[in-house]
Amino acid sequence: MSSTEIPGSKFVITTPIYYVNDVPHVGHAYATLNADAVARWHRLLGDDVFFLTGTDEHGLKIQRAAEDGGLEPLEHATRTSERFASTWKMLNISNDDFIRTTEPRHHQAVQALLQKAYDNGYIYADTYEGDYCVPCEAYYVEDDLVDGNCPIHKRPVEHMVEDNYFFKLSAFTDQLTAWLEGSDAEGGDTDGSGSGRNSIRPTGYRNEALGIVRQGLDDVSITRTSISWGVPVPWDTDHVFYVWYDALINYATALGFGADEERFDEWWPAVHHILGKDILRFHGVYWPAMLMAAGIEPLPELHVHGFLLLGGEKMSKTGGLTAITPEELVGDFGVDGFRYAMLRNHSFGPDSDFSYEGIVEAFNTDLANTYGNLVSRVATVVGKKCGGVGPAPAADASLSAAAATAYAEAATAWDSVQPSAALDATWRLLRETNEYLAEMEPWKMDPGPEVDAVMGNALEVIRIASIMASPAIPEAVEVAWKRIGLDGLVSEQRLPAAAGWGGYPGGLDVAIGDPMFPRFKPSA
RNA sequence: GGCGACGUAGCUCAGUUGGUGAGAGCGCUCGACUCAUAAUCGAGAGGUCGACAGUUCAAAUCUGUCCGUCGCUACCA
Repeated sequence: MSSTEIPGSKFVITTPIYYVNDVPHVGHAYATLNADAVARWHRLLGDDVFFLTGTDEHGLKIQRAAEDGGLEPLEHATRTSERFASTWKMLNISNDDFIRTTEPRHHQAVQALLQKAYDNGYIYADTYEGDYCVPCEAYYVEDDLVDGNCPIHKRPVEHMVEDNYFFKLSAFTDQLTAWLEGSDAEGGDTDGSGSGRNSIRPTGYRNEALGIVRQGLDDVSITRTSISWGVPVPWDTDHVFYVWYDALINYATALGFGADEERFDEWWPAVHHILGKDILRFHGVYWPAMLMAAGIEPLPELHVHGFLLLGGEKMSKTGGLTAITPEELVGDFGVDGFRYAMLRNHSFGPDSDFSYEGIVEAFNTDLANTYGNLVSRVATVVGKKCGGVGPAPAADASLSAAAATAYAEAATAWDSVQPSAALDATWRLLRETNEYLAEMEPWKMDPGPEVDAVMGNALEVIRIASIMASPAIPEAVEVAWKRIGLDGLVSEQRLPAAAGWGGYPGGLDVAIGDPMFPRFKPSA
């Protein structure tokens, strides 16, 4: 997002809607956690946030999977959809809505949006004939086939002839190029004056989308007659929309498209999509073109992340993606431990290595040793030297400058959807505080103003850093908040004011509690 | 095949528009401290920034070639 966001403004963030063909795994969790953390940060800024996630439930794959299991498609979809919903609940995901593409509101919105595109002349009827792979739900040309089989599934394709409706994607080449080139990157909206919304970030992915457009866009088939498990085409009910073109529209559905235009118009300009690089083509090319065809502006901002790798390979290829579940990791590290490790260990954008050891390291180093231990040692010293009452920070503390720097860096990072960088800045502040304590050695001082100033400063950092860390570890920071005697909730704090030095009032009871994050020792 | 990404200390990674002696965390060695969750703090060892060539007063940072790894190529984050 650009720096044009002003406090109190609308902010919409979405995850992809997950296909119910697959059960929730760490890859889904990764995308959803990033969106959640960004949503939480914007709530702290006082923005009016709408955070959307959900499930994608149509298509032949689902229809057949349901049949195989002896279920109705909706029943099958509901079961998996509920697993996603419960996984997000377990991970403390703060979504404001959970959309299912099988809901009436979505069917309505899909029909309304594509009817507009149809009315605008961007959808036409034609016949499609070709070799179709059912699991892929895609046609293949002969060159793509391997020994007559689908190159992905290694199984025979089925020859099919279909009357399809086509979307005139080719008509949007210039507009898409303009959108992609006109955004951000070098020399875009650098002054924050307003007009500049970015198209796709990080910019490498923007270039990739540009490359797709430059390679030439063919019109795409967007309907099927061979199946019934989908959204009916309003002007020709023998057809249903192909699952992707129905799925993308969920983002519009949830904001009231076709049902509550006032609400839609109010929220739509603030949309930010989180997505993985594998679906860049759909979000960075097809979706914007569909919006153009329906006359919807402006286009959303896209934030594209890479893959979690296992031993250098995509987790879904190694089988590692489903071998280790979010439930297991939460069992070992707690909700916040898992959340923190996922956000801290993987910079948003590039592919990055996922490992259990990496989670252990993030948990022990950052949560147990740096943050948790700081809270413990400060509480103990306040107990011994300040009678258990937390003093106010000193006005001229050296730490105040460090806190201001850390906040500025973290704010910038959160604003550009870089949770790992934001947490890095936050933890640097905590480490500086540990250094500060080692230097001041308050435990050697006699009770008095000097000790009070040192401990007040340390408490103040705990207060500020807890707010800054809250998008990642929302439960733990509330514990720390209460322990240092503060009222209310971290989530009720409003930035940037709450990050200002001097917010810890002093005179509060500081409690010595159990370690917040007991060091994790891998069981033998 | 086409398009793209990546290759920086043992490990995982940062390194805006090319410019002070190349960084962080972890791990390792040594030391300090003992308020704290065997934690914390300090010092140190360790890299010809994949290779080669080029542009430049100056390149990890730009260009080209090559090597290696990986991804996408109509639908698994």
